[in-house]
Amino acid sequence: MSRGSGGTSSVTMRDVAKAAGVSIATVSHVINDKPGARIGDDARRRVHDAVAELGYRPNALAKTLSQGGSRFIGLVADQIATTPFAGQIIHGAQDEAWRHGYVLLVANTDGNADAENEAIAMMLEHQVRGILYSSWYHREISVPEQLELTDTVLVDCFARGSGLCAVVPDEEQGGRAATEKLIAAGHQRIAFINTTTPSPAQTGRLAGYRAALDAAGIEHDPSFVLDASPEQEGGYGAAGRIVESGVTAVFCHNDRVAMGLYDGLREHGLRVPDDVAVVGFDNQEVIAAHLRPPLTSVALPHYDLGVVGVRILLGLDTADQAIPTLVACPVIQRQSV
Amino acid sequence: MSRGSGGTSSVTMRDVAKAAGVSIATVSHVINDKPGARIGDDARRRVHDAVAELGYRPNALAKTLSQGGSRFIGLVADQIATTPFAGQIIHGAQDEAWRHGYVLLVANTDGNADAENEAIAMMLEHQVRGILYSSWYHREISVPEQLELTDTVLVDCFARGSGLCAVVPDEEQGGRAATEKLIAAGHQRIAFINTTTPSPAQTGRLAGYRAALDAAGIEHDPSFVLDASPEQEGGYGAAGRIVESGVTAVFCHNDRVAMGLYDGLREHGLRVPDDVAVVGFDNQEVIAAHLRPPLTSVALPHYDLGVVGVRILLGLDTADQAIPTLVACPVIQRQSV
DNA sequence: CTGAAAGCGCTAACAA
DNA sequence: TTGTTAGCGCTTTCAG
Repeated sequence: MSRGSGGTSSVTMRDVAKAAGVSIATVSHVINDKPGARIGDDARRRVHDAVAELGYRPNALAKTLSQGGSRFIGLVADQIATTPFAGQIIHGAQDEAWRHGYVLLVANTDGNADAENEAIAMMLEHQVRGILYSSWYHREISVPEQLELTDTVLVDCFARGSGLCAVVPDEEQGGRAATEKLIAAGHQRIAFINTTTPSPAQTGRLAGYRAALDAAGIEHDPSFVLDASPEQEGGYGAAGRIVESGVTAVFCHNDRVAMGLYDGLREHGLRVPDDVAVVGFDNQEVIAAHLRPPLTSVALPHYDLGVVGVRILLGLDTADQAIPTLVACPVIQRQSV
Repeated sequence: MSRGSGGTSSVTMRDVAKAAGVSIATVSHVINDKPGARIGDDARRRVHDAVAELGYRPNALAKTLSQGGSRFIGLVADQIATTPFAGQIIHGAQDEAWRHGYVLLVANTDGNADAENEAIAMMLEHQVRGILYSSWYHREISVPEQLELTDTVLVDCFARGSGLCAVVPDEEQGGRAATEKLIAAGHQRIAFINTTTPSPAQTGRLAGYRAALDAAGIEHDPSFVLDASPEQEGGYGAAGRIVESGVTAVFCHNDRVAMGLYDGLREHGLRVPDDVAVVGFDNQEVIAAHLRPPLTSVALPHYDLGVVGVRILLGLDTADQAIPTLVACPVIQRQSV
């Protein structure tokens, strides 16, 4: 701790007014640089001096109370601890909110409905301008009722028919970009290890894979599309089938699968990227950047999801309530292709 | 968005009072269950009914204004995006804050001094009860001046002579626990791959390693302590030296090093844990849980750092200002030992 | 048991 | 150009 004034910064506008020998209204005017009010240079200077001397700091809460609308934006997240993903959403949301004079109120709910309701209630009581409701992975959710009580935008999740705007990653474009990267490197026999978990990622990335193949005039070989659990184990287990299939490149549903695949491939005596090129998805730094060779991967735009979420909430960007707003997933090039 | 009342929830205490046919003070009393005030059962019920019917929601900001101290705790973080670590600090801080009726105001500064000052200023203006100043990895920092203006506790960092309380992981205990785990498994020839980066982790974990050896009466072999860059590459590069040293177990400075070591060991034809046992540090889920075999690792208690930080800030726990409060690092057992 | 009134720190007309 | 005044929504004495 420290000298801690403990909260209320004690020195108020009235103190400043007194010290500067002006009225409290004048202080308000010069502090906020009110356009309408013309203040004498002299008074203005005295106020500034007093502010500096007293260490005056406006009370944002009081300001909010008298002005009406608050400067808070609530962000409720189901998971902020497990992965860096949610952290990036917070980061993006916070940066953008800040840029517009807003402050983030964060709540973690662990996916627990009670915590969620409590969190939303608390935000409502703090008069948030609106709420960003986020998930740490892209999926369809059902919206807590309370959310209807304020402006809400869904981040990295969506709820059909809820009438709420949603911002999600463009899985299809990402899958397509990954595949195109492989095609551009000269590959024609390209496998896709998809996840066994039903999700927008599952269908979207597959669609993107197919679209890229179509666009390049490459025939689909259904045996090139495998399913595996979306983890290291899945990728490792798929290695045998990959080798048999005779492909020269594989697009993995995510980086963890790619990591497992690396291991499996190595055991089969194959080298990346010489024998088989690999592209991952998620761009999990800790994995992708440090595998040998470093893994080319498609990044999920979590930071941007946060940014766009705030922009939509604030009405800075317009969004369709019927269909989620898509944010592009960029390819991060490393050495596995 | 939605039906969005857009912020001010419009229905106020006065409305409730009117609807219930009582005075505004009475409403306040029943809503807050004020002990001193005895309210007639009848009036009480009418108020509750009115609240329910009107969907009244107290305005936390107004309450704060009139009561004095606010219910905010500020958390300024240098990085919330890069790793899950900061996310866990936020999570722990949020849970504990919540438990005591506080709400977290989060700001990310990217280590940028301007952003930092702006963040702190904003928090001060919001009358935060205090500020948690956190780093995403354990280190000594210099404290921004502004922090002196309020109660502050340092989380996962410290500043000697600042007079501020700090909460950090107990690196030494962690290093010791890791080594003991290896000793308990019957190992005597135990290497430690330390980082080349000066830090509390570097000295603390080494001290713990030595302490464990001492306690077990195992002689130190200086050649068993290696240095490597704290990443996969470092661990991979150290494999050769490990093999030559003839140790049967190695404690790695972190999980990434262990991951690299796994690869190097495999290339030398050695298997984990049969030929050499490995323990990591950091317990980075995405790595540790999914290597083959899964890696036993020491966890950094980020969640608890957040919790304890809040407790100290709120005066629930007492802490020494001179020396950082240590939080234990638990061993997470998997299959690499 | 309940209500009237003052005040938290600030803003915003409206006077002067 | 500046000061007065009335709130913002709520808590809190202090009367009735």
